[in-house]
Amino acid sequence: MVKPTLMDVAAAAGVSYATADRVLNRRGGVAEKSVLRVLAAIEQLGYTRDVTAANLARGRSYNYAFLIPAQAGTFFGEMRAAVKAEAKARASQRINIMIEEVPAFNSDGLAEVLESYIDRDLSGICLVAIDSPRVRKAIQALRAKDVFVLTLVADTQSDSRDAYIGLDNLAAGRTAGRVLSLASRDGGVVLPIAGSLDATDHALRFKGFKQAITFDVTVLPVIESFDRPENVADAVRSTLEAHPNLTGIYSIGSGQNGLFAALSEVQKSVTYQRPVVVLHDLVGSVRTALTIGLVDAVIDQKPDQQIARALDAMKALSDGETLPPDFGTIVPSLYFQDNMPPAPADGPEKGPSL
Amino acid sequence: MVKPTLMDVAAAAGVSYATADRVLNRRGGVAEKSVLRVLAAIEQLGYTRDVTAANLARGRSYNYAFLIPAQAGTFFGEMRAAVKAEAKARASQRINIMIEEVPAFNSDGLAEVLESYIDRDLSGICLVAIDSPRVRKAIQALRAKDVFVLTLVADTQSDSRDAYIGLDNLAAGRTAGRVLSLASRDGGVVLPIAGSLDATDHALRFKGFKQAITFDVTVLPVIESFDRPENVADAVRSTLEAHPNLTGIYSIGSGQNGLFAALSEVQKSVTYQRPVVVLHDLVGSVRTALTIGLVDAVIDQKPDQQIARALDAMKALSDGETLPPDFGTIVPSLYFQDNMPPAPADGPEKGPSL
DNA sequence: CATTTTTTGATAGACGTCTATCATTTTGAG
DNA sequence: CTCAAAATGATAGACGTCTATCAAAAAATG
Repeated sequence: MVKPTLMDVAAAAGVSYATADRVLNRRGGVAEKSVLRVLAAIEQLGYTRDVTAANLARGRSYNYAFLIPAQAGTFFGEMRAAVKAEAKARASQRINIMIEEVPAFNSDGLAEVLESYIDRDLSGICLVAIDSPRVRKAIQALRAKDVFVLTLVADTQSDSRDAYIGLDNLAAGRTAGRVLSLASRDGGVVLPIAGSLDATDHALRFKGFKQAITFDVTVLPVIESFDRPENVADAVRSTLEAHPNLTGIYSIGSGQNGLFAALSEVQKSVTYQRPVVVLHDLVGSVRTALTIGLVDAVIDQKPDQQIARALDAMKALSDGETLPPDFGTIVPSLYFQDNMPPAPADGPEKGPSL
Repeated sequence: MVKPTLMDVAAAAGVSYATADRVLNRRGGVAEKSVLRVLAAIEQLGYTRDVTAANLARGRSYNYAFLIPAQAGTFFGEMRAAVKAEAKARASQRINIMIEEVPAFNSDGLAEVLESYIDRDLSGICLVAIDSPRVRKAIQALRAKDVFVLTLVADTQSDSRDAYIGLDNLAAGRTAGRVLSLASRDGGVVLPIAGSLDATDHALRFKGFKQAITFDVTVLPVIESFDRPENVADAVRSTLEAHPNLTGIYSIGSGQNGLFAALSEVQKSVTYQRPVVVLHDLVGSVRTALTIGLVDAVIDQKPDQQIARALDAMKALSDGETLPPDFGTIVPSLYFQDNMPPAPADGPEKGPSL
């Protein structure tokens, strides 16, 4: 009942360990019939290689790097924390993870860091892509050196990386639309605020949003805030003035502080019911706003899950597996005050025990 | 830059490998000052034990068992599939997982299976608890043999098992209440249907539901269906007759087919807007109902995540770690048509390659 | 049949750790 | 200082696999 070893396989196949090993590791120079017998034995015994022992013998360890934009207090902050947590958790399994801060919104800065990684002994690298010729070239150079390249959150051209892990933005937008439609069942007016529709993620969210809006709900023209809090606040204020009957707001991008400011003004004057507010990413201030009921629903892209998924993907690729088609698709989560996950804490402590 | 080994630690501490080992594994018989030097070296080098090598040397493997109720086509079916998937994925890491079917709703049947596991060499066992003296006794017997016992989905007394992994039912109910409140903003009438309020999970969901309902929404008396489809169908039909203005239905338990039957009748007669329907567990027929728009929102308890969590918990316990307080709490997920996760498929194939 | 080529067997040393044993050194008590 | 007790060092064999090497056997070639 114990797990069979390659020795057992060899014995069952009636060959030597060496031959079984040659088959398993495709070293060649084995007669057809022996190959078959070994494979049959593997099949019959249900043998699976003990990967940990194999890695030990090979002296192999997995080195991965994560390039996370330096942008404090945002979604990327959570992401960094998640990477750190995973790094700690997997340290004892021969998985080494490096975290590097890269300047935000700066393709040359990103490219520079990428280029600096070309000669480190890496198995995989994970980055939030900013498309530019230089970045693309750096990625190609890495892949040419057998480094797996995954994009996270933001993608490049799909043929220039090995996988993309990121939110299904269309689904996210549709979810937002669904919530606001439900909340405006007898007709209503809703306001979408995006950062910029030139950003593909925002554009996709907006598209999904419109898809899910039911016919009797009016969607006001989308406002582009360029993620500046003042712009968001102004937009909300002036819209509320023009449409006192506003039933919903969908904040597609960032600049949430402006949103909160404008909303708390409304909350004080109780003359009308405040619109239902849906926004993105359950981070710091958003969490607070949801808790105190300043906003109603948050669509989250689960940074921790994305990191875990990315690592699983890189490990699988390193082990020569292929990823299922939509492995990287992150389904948006919808959180109310009521089903908010606990704020991320540090993982379980462990001493150097047993 | 390579990962330090215990040899390196010993060298840095100026002691022999044997002494370093004695400290690391708490074998005793080491002078205080040596202990300190070794610990300092561990700290300074950032040494972490290579657990895989340690397990290899110890000949240790983790044997876990999952007892899943035999109930085809339900939530537990998904759960079984998830266990199978995890079993495959972790087979190469010295983790062996056995799945056993146990009769549903049968405490003696469960106890019998538990008793039969007393002499197998297990590190942990995971079960959907049905409380009974015999079951409790069997659990105690297992724990006395250093088997970790986790309850899944349904709990026993909290002091008689090592951890409970399960849905936060109160949060689930609140989430449902929130959705129906949102959808009934200008007042409305909602109907809760439970299986039985004697079941703690249903009672908790109902409690949370009432908490989250806003003041201007009327909650009809809860109907207990005992999870029989006919009862559910009858309840829905008669309530719709009595309250043509019904705005929402919350189906707390099972018997969903009756719900679907009654709803599709309503859908045909388009005289009024059908109530918003919230129910539990994204399985088979529920998935279909959500896709075609027969129901609006599904609260899911993520069986796959529960299994993964349970395994992580058992592994952590086996490794002598302690679990953070609410490690087992599963936050309910809310799915609309728009953010439904893909149906569970089989994991990535891998040959006996490299 | 002799010779080359292909296939197989046997085995050693490594990977990082565990466990155990035995010898040696250091320490503390009397 | 003596002697026992405590602490330390050195080392070997194991875990399951990888890689490499050398010799032996089997098969194919002429």
